[in-house]
Amino acid sequence: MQRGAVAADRLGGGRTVLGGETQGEQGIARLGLVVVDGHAAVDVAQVRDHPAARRIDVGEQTREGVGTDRVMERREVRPVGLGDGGRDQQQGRHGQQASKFVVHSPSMVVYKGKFSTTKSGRSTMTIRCRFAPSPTGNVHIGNMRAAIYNWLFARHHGGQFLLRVEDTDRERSTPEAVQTVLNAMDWLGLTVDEVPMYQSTQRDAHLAAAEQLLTAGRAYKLDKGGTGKGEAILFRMPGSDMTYRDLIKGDQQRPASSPTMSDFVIVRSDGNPVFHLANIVDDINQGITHVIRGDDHVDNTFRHIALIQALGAPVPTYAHLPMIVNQQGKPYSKRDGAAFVGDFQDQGFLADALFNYLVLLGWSPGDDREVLTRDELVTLFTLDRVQSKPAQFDMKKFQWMNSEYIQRSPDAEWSRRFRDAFPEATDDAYLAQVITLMKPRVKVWADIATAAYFFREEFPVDADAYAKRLGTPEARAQLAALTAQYANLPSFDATALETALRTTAESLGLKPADLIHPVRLAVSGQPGGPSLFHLLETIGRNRALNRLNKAIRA
RNA sequence: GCCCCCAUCGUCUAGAGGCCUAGGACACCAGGUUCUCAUCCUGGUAACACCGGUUCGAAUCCGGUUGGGGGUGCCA
Repeated sequence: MQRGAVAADRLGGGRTVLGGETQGEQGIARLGLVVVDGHAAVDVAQVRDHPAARRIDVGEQTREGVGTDRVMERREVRPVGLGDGGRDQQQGRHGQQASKFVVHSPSMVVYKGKFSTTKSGRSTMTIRCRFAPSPTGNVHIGNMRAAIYNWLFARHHGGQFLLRVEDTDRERSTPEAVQTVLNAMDWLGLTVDEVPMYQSTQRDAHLAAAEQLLTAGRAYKLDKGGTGKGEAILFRMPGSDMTYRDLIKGDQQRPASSPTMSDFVIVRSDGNPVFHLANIVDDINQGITHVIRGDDHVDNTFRHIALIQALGAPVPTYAHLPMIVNQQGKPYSKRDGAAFVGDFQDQGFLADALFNYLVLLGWSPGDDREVLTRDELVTLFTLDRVQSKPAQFDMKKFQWMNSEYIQRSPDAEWSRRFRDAFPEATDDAYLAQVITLMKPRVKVWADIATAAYFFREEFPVDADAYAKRLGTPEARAQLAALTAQYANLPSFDATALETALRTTAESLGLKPADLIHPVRLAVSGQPGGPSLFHLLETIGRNRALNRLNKAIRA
């Protein structure tokens, strides 16, 4: 038995990942297994993405020991392609040494597995992901979710997250449109690890790749469709069946006869490179190891892999995300509501809330947690838990998520928001009291505006409610009786205010509520709001009496 | 048309053959707390698309049906 570093991570649901590097004569191997409630079970899906043991593939597998109370699984596991993206690491190429591991979990369950080792000691592959938006002036939430998943994946694995601006459409790719992308990423805290690449600067590289393919006989010139526009350059597909493993959608395959496997244009007759060519050349040059993008690219992936192979470059790993849809199951668009990152920003939603919600739209940590910090998301995020079906954007749930983040905002943020809304708020102690009263009533920051009566004599008045509670001479007379009591209170505090109101109500033959509502309207103009007596105490005797007297005279 | 993918409460999801009488969250409904609104607490309605097969046992595996979605450009 060999020894090596072992890391344990709790996955939730009673599962723990044990993973680690194991050093043997042949080099370093990685393994991983999952212990469920003390029972060992190799869990390829969970382990594949685990930093301690990625890219593990299943060989033969057996299941045994289905007992009445215990389930034990034993599978043979073969790590594939450690350190090189998996492309050129074929079994048998490096020394493969079968070894056995015996792991003693608390209940003495034994796992035995075979694994091969890589020859090189340099077995850590640095993961490099990218977000490659085409700047159109808006950033759709579906695209942003893809960016978020890329970012999380990179951060989870300690890799790099890059930005590539696919700005070859000169019409739409204005500086402003590019800035919109940058702003959206900045707002959401999607930090990048290298200076952004602008695709328009890579034209020479794209065309050079086309030349290389032409020279190698993998591309040819043709006036496709006999348009008379001249000759375009077409890529010659391999003519054999293709398969690839998608980290989200699983194994994908196309027979050579499939329509997606036919030759396609890579350079237009006007000399401009087509998306497919530009995209993969840039991916190669940026050293992208993992491509995480929308699932409208699944079919393109076969073309991209063929192109990359024809250029002799390593093929990245792919993961395709389903799209975000509306209530009709159609792609979520502007007409379905806020669809662009800027919309959410403009409407005062919190970036962290949108980030959290978007992550949860099609992914879950596997347990019941939903409100998660950035750090927790980085730790928990794995692609194998990403749903492979479209998800509907639920504004109600997002609003709930946003309110959760508002309630958790630090005191300083609350103060800042109030000061922005009310420059009159200069007294820190007073502001703190107001915030205490208003906090549970703020669902979106804009709700702060309803607290105007704490700071100004000019505040919105609900005319209907006012007329209902203070529209009659009797009501104003009753209010006057109470006001007289309030004017003489030794201490203008909540307890005294409440006692005085209740005794006054009793002496007038009224229920407390019959006085409470008119007072509230008189001092705040609103039918609802914080505890009335605390509200009165906070605004103080002078302001309270002034407003009450004004209401009485009206 | 052809190629491909998907299918659990209204919505987001948990679920990897027995822990499922299917769990959580949002939404909704009903109670409670309360001076109103909000918060908060308690409870409730609500789903394995359908039909077959495999198995002692299926939400889970297989096949088919239906339904949805994506792709099918000298767009990206």
